[in-house]
Amino acid sequence: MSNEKITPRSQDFSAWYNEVVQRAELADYAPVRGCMVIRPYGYALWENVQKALDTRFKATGHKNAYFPLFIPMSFLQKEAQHVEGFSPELAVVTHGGGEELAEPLVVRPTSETVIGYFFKQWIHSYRDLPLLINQWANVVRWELRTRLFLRTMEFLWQEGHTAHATEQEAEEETLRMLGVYTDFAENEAAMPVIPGRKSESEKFAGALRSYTIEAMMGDKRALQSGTSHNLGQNFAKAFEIQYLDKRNKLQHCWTTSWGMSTRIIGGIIMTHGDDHGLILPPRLAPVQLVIVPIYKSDNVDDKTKVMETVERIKRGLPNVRIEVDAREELSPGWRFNEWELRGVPLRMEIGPKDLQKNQVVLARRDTKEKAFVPQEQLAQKVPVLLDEIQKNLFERAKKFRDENTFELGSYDEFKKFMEGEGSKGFVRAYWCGSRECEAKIKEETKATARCIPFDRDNKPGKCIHCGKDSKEKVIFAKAY
RNA sequence: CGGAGCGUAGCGCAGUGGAAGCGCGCUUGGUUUGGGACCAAGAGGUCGCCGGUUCAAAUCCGGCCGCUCCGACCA
Repeated sequence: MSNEKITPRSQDFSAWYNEVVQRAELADYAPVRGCMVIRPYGYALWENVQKALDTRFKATGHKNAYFPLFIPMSFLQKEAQHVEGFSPELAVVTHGGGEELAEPLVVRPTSETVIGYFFKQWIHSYRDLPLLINQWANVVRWELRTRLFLRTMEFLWQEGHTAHATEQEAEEETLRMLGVYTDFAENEAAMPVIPGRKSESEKFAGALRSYTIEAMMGDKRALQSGTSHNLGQNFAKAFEIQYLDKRNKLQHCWTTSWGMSTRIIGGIIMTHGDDHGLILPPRLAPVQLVIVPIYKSDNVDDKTKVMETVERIKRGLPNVRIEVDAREELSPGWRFNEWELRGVPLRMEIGPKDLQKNQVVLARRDTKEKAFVPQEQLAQKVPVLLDEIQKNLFERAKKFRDENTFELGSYDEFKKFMEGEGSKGFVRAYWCGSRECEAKIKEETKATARCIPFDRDNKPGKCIHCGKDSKEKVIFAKAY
């Protein structure tokens, strides 16, 4: 581990991100280009993400299952838009057991097709509906430009797949799960997000409508943090997912799919981190409180007393994820810096001086404030502080986003705003809805229509690009 | 996949044709410990890979691979 300071965010956000990911031991580069190793600390974070999401999926009636990694190429080809959208990024297996395969196998880029195949077999009657399935899996998309967590060729995610009797039920499900993502992002990851609908050109390949939650990162770029799709009857028709309704009439189902991936970890890093490194939201942090005992190792008396107190404090906080860093070969200062780099929300320092006063030092990672706290108050105070940190992270990220979201009067202003390498933030602007205007804006400014937010005034206006009447206000931004 | 930059010890780097180095980290011993401690002795390298030029290549030439950034494409 290098002793050097990390690159400041303001100097080079990308370099900062890469250094934080590796030095906080979240992930490493794999020998294969574009792939990554998720290290134990990063994986523990992912496991907490999984727990928080999985609980919500179960609470909304979904059941977990697992579908195969390999999908026959012909499955992908059954839905025209789907194959068109995904074919450039498919990994295809052509050989197995030393023989060329009769039909190439696709390594799943997503599982709509193979799950559709099974939905056809499992659904016969309206009584089988709704069918609510989720799977936790890895998927592969052949990416040309990769970044740890944000875009890797293989990534971990969950993909929900559901089938419904009516369009309305499918739409409700699609929005319900977007709501789950919003709730997760804001209340667990402390990431304020803008839920909304994707434009036609940004929607999922094969979907009727796509919804997204968009978040603003520390460099003011947008990150698509979760998506939910109403697939209409496209996949139901391609895979003949049909049911007999109450009047004994054969109907195609309406299906949905929705996903959140390890990319969210990148989002957490880029939303909260600072020049000292990572800052993890307490609810997801693998370690919520790190205790750094301080003593001279040759003073056995001090050492014993400090460690006894540490153990007692630990026992008094059974619901807090605690790590005790008693490495004697490292100075306290070194350990402070290390756990700050790794984003632990709360640090406790405890040494001989504290023992005399029956206190400890508590240091918050988010504000860097230090305070003396009587030991008998810890059981009450630590959970409160963790909640406060959780809340503060959300509030300050929200403030940052709102302060960097603008409404601009003219396209000239818009163009000027988007000029240059970096991003200056989000722009809320009217857009007529045409593919041409969207493409032009992208071409001329590098900004894309991130989403059409649900939360918007419905006053009509004029398209920022062509000036035509428009009802829809859109978030434009440069995105990851 | 196009443009640019970079590949030398775990990390950061120096080394422009003639003995592979520095700082940090690592190991051992000792002294230390409230914001990245100190002393001493050690370990650690096919200089990204392959080929070429040369008496001699980390260094020059060609090809390839990887990483980073910028574009085109995407969770």
